[in-house]
Amino acid sequence: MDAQLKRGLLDVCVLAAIKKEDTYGYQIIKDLKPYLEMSESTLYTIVKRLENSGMLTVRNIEYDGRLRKYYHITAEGLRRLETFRDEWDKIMIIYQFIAREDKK
Amino acid sequence: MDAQLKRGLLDVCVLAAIKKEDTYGYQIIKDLKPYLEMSESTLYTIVKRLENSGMLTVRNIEYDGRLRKYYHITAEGLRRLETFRDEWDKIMIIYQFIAREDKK
DNA sequence: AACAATACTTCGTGATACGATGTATAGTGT
DNA sequence: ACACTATACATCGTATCACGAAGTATTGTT
Repeated sequence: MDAQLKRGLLDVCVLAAIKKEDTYGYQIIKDLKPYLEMSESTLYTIVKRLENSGMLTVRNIEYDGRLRKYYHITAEGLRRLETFRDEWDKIMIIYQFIAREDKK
Repeated sequence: MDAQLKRGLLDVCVLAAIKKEDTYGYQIIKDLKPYLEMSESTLYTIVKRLENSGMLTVRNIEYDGRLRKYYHITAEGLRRLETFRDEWDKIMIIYQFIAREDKK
């Protein structure tokens, strides 16, 4: 998929993935795979950014000898998802403009 | 509008703007204004990039003492627009995922 | 005479996705 | 026993990119 087009979706995809239930990095990547693929380095930079901006909180959990960082969406994060939905109307209008068939 | 979300649309918006008829930079910005705003520096970097990748061709025209660079979309540019349309299905599926209401 | 509009250009910067690489453990195959 | 794959997170460097700022030059307006 087009790299630029992905950009605006990555953050919100991660938020949407943790919205249903608290989950961890590796799992998020697998859950999102059917929709869009992202590398580990990308995912971890994103969650770090989302944490810094208060969209999610992190909890360290020891699972089977391995560390897991469980992410939990905040009220701020939920608002971010709502904003995204609201903005989608504008996106669709732009899409209509791009995809229109001009009858000359 | 969200900066990241814009990114994937800018290139194709410019292509869509010149698709109907050959036009020039300043005019493109005005035509796109109802859909999305972009600065001149942004527009000119984009057309330069589109030119380098063979999506459009440029023609210098002297108009009323002022220089105008008219842009013309190429077959490659038209294909780019088709690809974008094709990719939109994937985008919509991702949107559905993000905007879905999870009934727990 | 000053300012806004038209029209294009160049420079520097900050944001960002991602490949490459690394650490560490558990499980599977041969 | 050894190799490999999967799980899980971390860090570094790089390339791409949008955009503000500032500049050049002409025409039209106040």
